[in-house]
Amino acid sequence: MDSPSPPPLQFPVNLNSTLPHPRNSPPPPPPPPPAAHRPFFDEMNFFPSDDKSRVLSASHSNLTPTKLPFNVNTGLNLLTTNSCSDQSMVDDGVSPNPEEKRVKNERAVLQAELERINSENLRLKDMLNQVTSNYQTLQMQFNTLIQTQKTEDVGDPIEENPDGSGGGGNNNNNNNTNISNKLVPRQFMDLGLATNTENDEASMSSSEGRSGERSRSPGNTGEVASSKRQSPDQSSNWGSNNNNNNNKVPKFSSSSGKEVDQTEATMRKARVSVRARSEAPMITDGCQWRKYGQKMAKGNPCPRAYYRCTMALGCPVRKQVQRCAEDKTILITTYEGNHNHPLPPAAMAMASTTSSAARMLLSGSMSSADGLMNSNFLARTLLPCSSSMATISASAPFPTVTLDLTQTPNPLFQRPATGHFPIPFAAAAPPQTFPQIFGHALYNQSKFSGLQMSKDMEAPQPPPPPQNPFTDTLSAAGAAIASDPNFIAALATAMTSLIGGSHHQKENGNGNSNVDNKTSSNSQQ
DNA sequence: CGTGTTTGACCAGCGC
DNA sequence: GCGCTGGTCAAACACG
Repeated sequence: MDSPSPPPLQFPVNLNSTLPHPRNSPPPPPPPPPAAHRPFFDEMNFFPSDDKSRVLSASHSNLTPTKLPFNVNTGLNLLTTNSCSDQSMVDDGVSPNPEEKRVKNERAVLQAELERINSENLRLKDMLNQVTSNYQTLQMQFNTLIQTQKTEDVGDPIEENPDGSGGGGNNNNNNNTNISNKLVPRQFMDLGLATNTENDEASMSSSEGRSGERSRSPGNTGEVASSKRQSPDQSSNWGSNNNNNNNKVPKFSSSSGKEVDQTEATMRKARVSVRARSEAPMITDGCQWRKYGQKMAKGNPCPRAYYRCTMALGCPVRKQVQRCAEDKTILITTYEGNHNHPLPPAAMAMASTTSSAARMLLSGSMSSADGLMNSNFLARTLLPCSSSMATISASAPFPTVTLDLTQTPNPLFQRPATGHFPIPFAAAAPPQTFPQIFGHALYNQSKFSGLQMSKDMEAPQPPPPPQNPFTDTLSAAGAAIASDPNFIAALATAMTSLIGGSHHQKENGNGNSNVDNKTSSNSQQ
């Protein structure tokens, strides 16, 4: 059953930049970043918060370095303005009036300061240019790689499928029911565009907003039902990534006219799983969760807890928390859905990370008519590495990205089960790489706490991936790359908080609201 | 008393 | 059609 897992395709993601410029880009988030949690940003946060948006937009549009320094100069201009009368200082070298002399001294000081700032400004400009050129280089490489993959994948759609049994249905179509050994490809293809999640939220909030309302009507079942079908193995994906997958993909018959609907439903189902070592019942993610269920999952002695976000009424985000069967110190938290409300800074990092990952998954899949290709694209874009910290689950009925934070210290835990493609945040890779993978989502993300999905209907957002061809995804990814510093920052923060959180959660009470504490205290078992 | 958790029951999809 | 499983509901319960 278990098809031999394909060689891990890995996303080299390096949180420790190897670029010439060690400094990371300024943090993105609208709200002032909690410096305490973001050591990464502090270093290079030269720009005021509102400048960041400019940085972002600049990066979206071919990142013109010249625009950035502009902001820096603003300050200088102010100084310059002040020293407009400097000439007078030069004019007469001596002033009989002590007061005047003092003023001149001050001016001299200011001028010196001005020069210093100017030079720094130049230095920053240089840095920016260098970063920009690096970015462009990477983007070119990325595009080249993509094109290469594209050609390859088109010719070899199901190459990932070891047993080839499913080869027949090489597209999304047909693969649905028979997916036992089919891998990633299929999964991706059925995914909808992340950016559209709006639909989900709308539907979910209406149907699930209040528990009482949960409709059992067919209409709703469509949505819910689609999520329901998880093969037993899937539990492994959620909980203990164990293995094998006989994945049964929920009915994604793309061949029918319902394709779109199902796609939407699937979109919602994109999941991001975070594995982290923690003795606490839950990892700190800054959100408020309410536990609505707990079950024993097959293949794992540890119960799986179900939580839904309670930070806003009708927020469709849910998460499952379960300890890894093989190593109970590992806590596996799987997120699903996108928040429909602003998030507190504390929640931003994780939310951004997960939603970005999910949306990247979705957008990647959607952007191409041939999901298989996309899957391969995603999988293969990852360069082979040794350690896997993130995986794209091919086995799960729903596309799942797994961020494995347990391997930071020592990579020993489960290699992604069959069907998982490891996405290592290899230290050797440039930081841009990760964003390339997950960046697409970022594009919209900045608009709302990083999680808010765009209301497509109301706001015609730039990248409507759903309809975009593959190339659009690429360009979107490119754009994302430009803005990726945010993503990196968010990711780094998330990881930092996670890693740190695993050690401190007990004291922190998860850093969440009391709800979390309560939840944690009771949720397990 | 309000809020959140627990837990048994229910539902739906899939395999046999 | 039955059984299994994942996911969710909702009444009962616990807690502050």
